[in-house]
Amino acid sequence: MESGRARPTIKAVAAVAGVSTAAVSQAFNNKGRLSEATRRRILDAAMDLGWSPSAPAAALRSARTRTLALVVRRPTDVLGADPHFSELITGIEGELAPRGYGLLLHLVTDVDEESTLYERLAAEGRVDGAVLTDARTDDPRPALLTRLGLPAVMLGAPDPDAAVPGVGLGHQGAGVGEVVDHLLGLGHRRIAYVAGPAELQHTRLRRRRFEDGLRAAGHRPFAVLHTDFSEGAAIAATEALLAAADPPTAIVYANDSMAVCGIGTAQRSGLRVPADVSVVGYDNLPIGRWLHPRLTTVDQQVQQVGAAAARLLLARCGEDAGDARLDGRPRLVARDSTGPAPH
Amino acid sequence: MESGRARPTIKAVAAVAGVSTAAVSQAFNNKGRLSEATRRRILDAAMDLGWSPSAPAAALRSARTRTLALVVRRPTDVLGADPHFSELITGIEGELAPRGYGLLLHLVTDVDEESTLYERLAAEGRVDGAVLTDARTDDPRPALLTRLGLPAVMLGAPDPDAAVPGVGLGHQGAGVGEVVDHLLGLGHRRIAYVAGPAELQHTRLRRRRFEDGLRAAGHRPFAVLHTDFSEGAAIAATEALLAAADPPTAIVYANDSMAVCGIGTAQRSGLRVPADVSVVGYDNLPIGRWLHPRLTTVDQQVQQVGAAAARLLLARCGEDAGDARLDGRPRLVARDSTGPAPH
DNA sequence: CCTCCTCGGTATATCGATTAACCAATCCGT
DNA sequence: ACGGATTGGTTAATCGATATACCGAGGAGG
Repeated sequence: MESGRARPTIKAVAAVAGVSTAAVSQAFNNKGRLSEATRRRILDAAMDLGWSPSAPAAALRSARTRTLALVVRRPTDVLGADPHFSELITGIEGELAPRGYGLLLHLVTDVDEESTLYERLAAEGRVDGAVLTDARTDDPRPALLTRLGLPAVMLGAPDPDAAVPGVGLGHQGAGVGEVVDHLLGLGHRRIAYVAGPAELQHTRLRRRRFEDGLRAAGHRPFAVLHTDFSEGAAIAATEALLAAADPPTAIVYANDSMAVCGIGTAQRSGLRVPADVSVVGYDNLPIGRWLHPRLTTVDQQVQQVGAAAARLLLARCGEDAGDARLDGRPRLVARDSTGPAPH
Repeated sequence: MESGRARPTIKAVAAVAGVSTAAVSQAFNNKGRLSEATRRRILDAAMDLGWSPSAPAAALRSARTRTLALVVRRPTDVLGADPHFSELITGIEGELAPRGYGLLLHLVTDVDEESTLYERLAAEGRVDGAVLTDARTDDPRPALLTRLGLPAVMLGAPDPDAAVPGVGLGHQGAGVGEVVDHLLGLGHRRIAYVAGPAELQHTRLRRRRFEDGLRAAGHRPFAVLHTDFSEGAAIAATEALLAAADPPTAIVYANDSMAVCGIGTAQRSGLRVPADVSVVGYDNLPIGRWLHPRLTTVDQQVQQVGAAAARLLLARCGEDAGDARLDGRPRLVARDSTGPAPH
């Protein structure tokens, strides 16, 4: 009951190619000095045998696993980061795959669990680096990761003197400026903002952009409400806003999921979107395109951010990863959930 | 510029505990025979030093990586599997984490890429097993994986004589029966089904359930349309159905994303949901709860399926993984997008 | 013609655990 | 009190690659 022949080792390849195992290793790692002819011969032999270097063996000897970690905090019942998730991974994987790197994914529920997880990953030498998501204010993770000697990048505003470089969201909230202009241009003056949890960094950034944008045009926010990204909070915030004596004509939400809740809530209370109230989201989830009305939102190009983060992290792991720069910035996607202000 | 002391090895722990390295290994793997006292002493020493066994070293020697692979096919621009994704991973991770297993995630675009990826993962010895998603008709992967000697489980109908056991969807489509009964009970008689791509296994299963359910009650499907899960196809199918001389009063979609498209399409053409046409989805995506109208759908409990798949795979990897049985079955979640048939 | 360098490789120690084989005490039944 | 288990460990080989040090053969330079 042999389940196929045992996997070939580097020795078999060396034998077939008529060289030493060291030569085989060098051929695969582009190190040492080999003539082009023998390099070819070795590669062909390996191909014939279907051999690839054993990842554990290589990792043990070279102390490099060619694996990166992505830890996602997934608090129960939250409308937040989840959908990014898939796009983010797409962006990251797009950079890892061609270089033969793997992505080790972990889910945790809170920040303590996340920390002990990093400690274990580092102690076990399972990964070469980590992508940190959801930058918080006073985030403990950069210090932890540097203590552990694990290269990392943070998805969030690059903080010049942070222990860990940030990626992509330096212009975070930039799209919110466009949103404000868009709404002002449509004649809206009473504009409310439904924000996320205060401890998330992007919450602060977007909120400030919102307030600054209005102020620059000589207006003031109708209101700014914080939520925990839960369905209930989104609905409650929307109801509170709409119940005001002189309710807002436009509501901007910190993400698309809450915006969808908001549209549903408005519609259920008999209002038309956008005739009575305009709604704007943030994230550009695919679903926004299929809704009625189609959701106006901000595309923050998570996929590119993920790719840039991966490139930066690879570079920090000593890989030659091209340009770590991020191309693209958040941009308004105007669709049907926004329209001229009533009256 | 020392970035902390080098990581401790098993030798250091052995020295501190005053035993041999073999004893340390045994203490961590619950093998061999050690007195409870020394076991404690070793564990304490390890804790003090912050030591965990090096994953690469352990993997090399024991030929077990304690890592499983999940490969997700992510065709561009598809409304399909994506959202499962996050829930599926949650379910899998919930079983892996407590056992110290990791999940290696890869994204591919087509089935060939997926195959060569498995070959590389096997050749490199990077994983102990794999979770296969999206069972297809005449799926080449079970044969491939067995040839590679890589344990695997398939998310899909358990096929008794398949090379790879299936998980969770033996009752796949079971929820569709409930859907049909629900709609019939509401007085609908002209019921259409918008299916997924024919090459996916669950498409066939659900379609059959749909047709059988109607037939059992003495009715016939209004129509069954196949799509490729794209937005365009979902919209086109919906428009075609609604343009019929005597259009259906209810449309059942193979997933929630298409159902949302369908609702949007119907609403844009001036129809009310559910007053003029009822809509049913499949998946129970969170978003369905926030929409207006709230989406009637089928909860197939992807998370439990993921967990069961993980348990089964762990068992096939020689782990003691408890019961691989799946608790829970797909169930109808009746909400507001379905209502009494018009007239 | 001798020396020195470069080219193209090879021999071997090593990464850090696991595991099979082995062994010294202690225990137990008769 | 003695032979055979049992307990509680140890010794040493090994997993499969990588990397450092080394080495022989030509070629160049003087």
